[in-house]
Amino acid sequence: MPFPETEVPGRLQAELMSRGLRMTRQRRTILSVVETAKQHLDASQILRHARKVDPQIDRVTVYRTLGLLKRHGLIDELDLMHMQGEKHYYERRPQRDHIHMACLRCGKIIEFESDLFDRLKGQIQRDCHFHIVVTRLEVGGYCAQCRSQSSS
Amino acid sequence: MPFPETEVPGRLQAELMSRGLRMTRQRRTILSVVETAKQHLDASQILRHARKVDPQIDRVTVYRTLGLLKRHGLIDELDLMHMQGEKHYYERRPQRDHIHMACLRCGKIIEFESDLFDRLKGQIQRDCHFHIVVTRLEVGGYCAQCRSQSSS
DNA sequence: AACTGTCTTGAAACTCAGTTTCAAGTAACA
DNA sequence: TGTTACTTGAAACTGAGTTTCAAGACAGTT
Repeated sequence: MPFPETEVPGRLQAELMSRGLRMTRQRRTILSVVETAKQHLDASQILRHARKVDPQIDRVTVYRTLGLLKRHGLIDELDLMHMQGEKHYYERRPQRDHIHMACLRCGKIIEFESDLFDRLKGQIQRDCHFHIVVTRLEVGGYCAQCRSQSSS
Repeated sequence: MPFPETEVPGRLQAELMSRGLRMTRQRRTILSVVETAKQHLDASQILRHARKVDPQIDRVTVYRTLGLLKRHGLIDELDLMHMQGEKHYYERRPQRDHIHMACLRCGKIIEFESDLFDRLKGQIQRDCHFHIVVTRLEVGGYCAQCRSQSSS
């Protein structure tokens, strides 16, 4: 992910173990794939990466592990404006929420943190008496490069 | 939808026709279902409603018409935090964007307009030189009622 | 009002992401 | 080392959405 990774590797594993969850070879592999990903991966990409380490790992195990991480709030599920099919993408839950911008022309994903976004979440909690567990702000449009290019 | 509908019925149809698109019996039916919906409907619910008027209408026609409306920016597609399966929900594109809050306990969907949200979009366009076409802000959490109830 | 070209429809078959089931395997604890 | 409950893999399944293509129909023209 574009944002600097200040977290120690193995953080997801430590989190799951501190919650009393069983640590298997397959889970360790999948967690490390998610943790070291350089971009947003979908389930089948995570499977592919995991199989480089452990070739007989199955896709159900990937789905089950992603479900586990989601339920524990350790990863976030993204749609990225469903630009190609209906698959979901995953990223480790960041310290601070950010916005995902998807360029409808080149497909690039830009991440953006904003005080206004933090304040908006505060307003929602206060004005609506709504306890926020997870937020997802996705924006589709055209990035600076694509705007300045006339064609191709 | 909770927000007051100040638009005239038939607006979607007029919009499509003004764009030179062919108006068929099936499209008219589907447009009126979307336009008069009292809550967010998914494709199969739209099909069910449309079949009350035109029993031999097919689900592919619903999907194709929803695709058409999306491409023309006349409706927005929502995930509503994928609370039940991976289906999508639709609503006529409003004059002013709003936030969808989904209660993870009772399933209620709350809509909320906010100046801060409008300002955030302005900031994104300015600071990131990103031309926004569509936004989707979905929030999952617990609504006021569910928070105040201790159980069930 | 009939003609005609193009767009739209319906039905079936298909794709793809994700889930369920259940027997076999294994982590963690005694 | 043994036990037990949890996890895994493989196959079958589900459900949303798409593709294909022949038949149908909208809308402009004569």
